[in-house]
Amino acid sequence: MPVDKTLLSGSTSLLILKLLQDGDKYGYQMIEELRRRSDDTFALKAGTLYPLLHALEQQGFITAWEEVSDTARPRRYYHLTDAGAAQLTVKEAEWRTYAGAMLRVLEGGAGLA
Amino acid sequence: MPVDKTLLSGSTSLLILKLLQDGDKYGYQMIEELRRRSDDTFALKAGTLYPLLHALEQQGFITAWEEVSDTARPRRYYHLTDAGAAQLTVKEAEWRTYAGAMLRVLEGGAGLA
DNA sequence: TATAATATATAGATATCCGATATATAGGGG
DNA sequence: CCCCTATATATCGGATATCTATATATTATA
Repeated sequence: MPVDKTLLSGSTSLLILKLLQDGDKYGYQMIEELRRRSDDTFALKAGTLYPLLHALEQQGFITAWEEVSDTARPRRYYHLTDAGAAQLTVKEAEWRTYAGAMLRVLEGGAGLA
Repeated sequence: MPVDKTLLSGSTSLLILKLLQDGDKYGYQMIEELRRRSDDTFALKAGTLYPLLHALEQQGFITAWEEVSDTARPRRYYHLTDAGAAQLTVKEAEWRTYAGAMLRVLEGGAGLA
């Protein structure tokens, strides 16, 4: 089941970069895979994803290439750049820091010095 | 060190409710305690906290009482209501669902069926 | 032939948080 | 004595991120 969407704020780009670590993917595919991998917790909307992909491309974290086919409408595949991989490392560490601090507040009572 | 502030989006009210679970607190105190408990990861700003406290009060999740003192300026203490405690349970479960899904995406590779 | 699924795109609305600013008091340093 | 910092609360405007709605186009299904 999906959670409060605002929880995803800031971590969406991390999720996208992470997906691309496993290989080139196109937008629609990312939405599907994200939903599958997260057991329907992440239901990323197209209106969120595509602008985000354009932004990541402009920042140099991903590059795009077009796949033309006779049987389907063209797909824009995205590829993780070296800069994107570096950004992924940073963002992932940042998220783990955040989640760790969150858990400390949730678990830890008042007095831990 | 603080993390990307957008990561906190949506979880701030959870943090506040959680702090009040340990007893009544006033705004400034929450900022300090949150910073301490999270090892400076959460640096909640006054401009974020006070409007949020008013909203939580309006929603019936917390109530406020004034502490008048001769030696210091008055403090507004906040108290967690039963509805607030229930909301805390919901929000905490929601966050754990989110974090769990996030970890599955980060850890789990592509093929997990 | 109509409907759903695939596939990408953009504009407008909404939510959340921060920065700046304001007010007020107490205490320490110059 | 005055200024600066810390304590303490408050509000407004702006930035950012996401969603909703809408648009377009193709393929598969009913």
